[in-house]
Amino acid sequence: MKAKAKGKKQRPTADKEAFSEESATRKKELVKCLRHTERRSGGSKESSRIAAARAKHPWSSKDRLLRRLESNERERQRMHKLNNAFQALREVIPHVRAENKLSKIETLTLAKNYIKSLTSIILNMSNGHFPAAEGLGGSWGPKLYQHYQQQRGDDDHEKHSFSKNT
DNA sequence: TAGGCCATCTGGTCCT
DNA sequence: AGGACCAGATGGCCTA
Repeated sequence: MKAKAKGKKQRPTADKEAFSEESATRKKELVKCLRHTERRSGGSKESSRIAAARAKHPWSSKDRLLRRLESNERERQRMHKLNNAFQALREVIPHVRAENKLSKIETLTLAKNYIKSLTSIILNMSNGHFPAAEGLGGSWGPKLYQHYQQQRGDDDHEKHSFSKNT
């Protein structure tokens, strides 16, 4: 695998500092995506599908465009949140290449292995009795689940306070 | 230059 | 009805 140096595609994001520049860039993006749409709707099968979609939502082209842009923005935000979650995961799983960013697939694979390792360590320490590993039954299960939920709650709180601060 | 990884756009589907 | 989620397509950047 390779390390991703900086300078990746710097697409406009929800970054507030670059807001004025952003709208100009957005227009370029729009032109680009309209071309993209034209390309996509080139095939007859594709155009009939799009025609059906438009019949379902009979908005004016201006309205449609506006909704599309809003939808794109939401999708971008959603993907940013997903990427933040990946970053948070990278930070908690131990790995050797500290200076190089792990790819998403590497992150997921390492996380899975890490969880398995921790589980087996706990199993060893508890003489093979780890009810939670067999489901949420037994005495450990509810406690672990409670702890996990607590962690989730903390994460949510952090996330919200973060979005407020930014 | 090929291939991997990624961000973004887009339309469909599901959920609230 | 509208937003969230998803998967496919596309194109840019980077490394071997």
